[in-house]
Amino acid sequence: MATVRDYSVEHCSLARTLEIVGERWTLLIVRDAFYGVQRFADFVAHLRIPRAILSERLSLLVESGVLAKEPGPGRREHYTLTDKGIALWPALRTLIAWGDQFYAPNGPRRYFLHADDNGEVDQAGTCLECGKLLSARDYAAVPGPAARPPGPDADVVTRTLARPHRLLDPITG
Amino acid sequence: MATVRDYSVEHCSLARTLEIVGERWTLLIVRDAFYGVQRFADFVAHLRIPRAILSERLSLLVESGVLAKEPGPGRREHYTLTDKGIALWPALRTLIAWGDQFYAPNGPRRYFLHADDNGEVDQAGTCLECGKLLSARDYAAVPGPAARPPGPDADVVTRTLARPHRLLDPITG
DNA sequence: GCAGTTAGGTTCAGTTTCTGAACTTAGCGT
DNA sequence: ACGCTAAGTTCAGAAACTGAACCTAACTGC
Repeated sequence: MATVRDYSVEHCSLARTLEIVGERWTLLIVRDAFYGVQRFADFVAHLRIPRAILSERLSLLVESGVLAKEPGPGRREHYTLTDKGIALWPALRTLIAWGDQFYAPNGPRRYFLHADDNGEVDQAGTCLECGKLLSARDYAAVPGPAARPPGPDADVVTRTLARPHRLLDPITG
Repeated sequence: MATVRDYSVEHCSLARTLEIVGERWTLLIVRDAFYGVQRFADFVAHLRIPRAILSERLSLLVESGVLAKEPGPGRREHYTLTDKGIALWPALRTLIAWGDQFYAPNGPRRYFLHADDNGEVDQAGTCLECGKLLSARDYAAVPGPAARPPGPDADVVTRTLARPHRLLDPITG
């Protein structure tokens, strides 16, 4: 276990990337980490991912330097994105944008805007309002037209994201 | 078969995207399609992917509108990217860029430059040489510093990519 | 027009991976 | 010490992947 899956295809950079983040669930975990999810139980509750899989994926992500595992009080360790993990934001954003383009007829359920001025951000990561070049921490996830109000028994993450939330701001369960 | 895997996680656009292109091999197939691979046998030879998997993934990609299956002479059908498929280029490019950044200490094995003037291209897709905003068809895949010369028994795709090759230009086996 | 070749699959048995539920373990508050 | 909680581990059944062998519909050469 904890071995990385191997596309023997003469290692191009895409195969390398997919060996790290290409397995089922992995990119969703990373996305949740951008939302600010840090704790095991919160990943489980939000993604409804089997605990065994989450455990294995988190280990792989830590091992490959995308996440860091930091001890908390007691067993409450938390997982946070490293710089290498944060560097995945452009890739995540373009994948999300493709889904928005083709699978969100009523508009996206979530916008990613410049947290400071609510400006839209172009593909290069430049805020159309203020012209600044943004990094992941400058974005806010904001409910879009297709967002649905969270049910009464929704998990913390869903409830937190029902209102604008700056990326990488910890969501505490 | 041909059912799409389901992340029941309240369908955000990333989950939707991953349901289409998130399975093992799928993005490598799409990348090869950008290189100009169109035929079943060429995908098999270049990716060394099991034929059963390739068959299933191609069906899924056609079904979801990323590829189109076009009849050729006899059984030589070819698969080509649709506009929806071509729209995946920015996502593919950012994923490749991440791999280049962290897993290519001696430089990438492949650059993606503006085919007309060999200019580098920024994250937004603007050529730094001529300033034009490029689409996938304007790029050329060019061997980088870490490229290795193809062996004598290399497949057509590897041999074709050993010299600059414009994206989406068909590679004929 | 028939035999051989080629391309694009399908089938199948063995292996790996995923899933969901139940169980374990370590620290914390009282 | 007692139970609670958070973070895993274990396990059996289901699904997906793998590699090799097989199949079949066009073409090709004769």
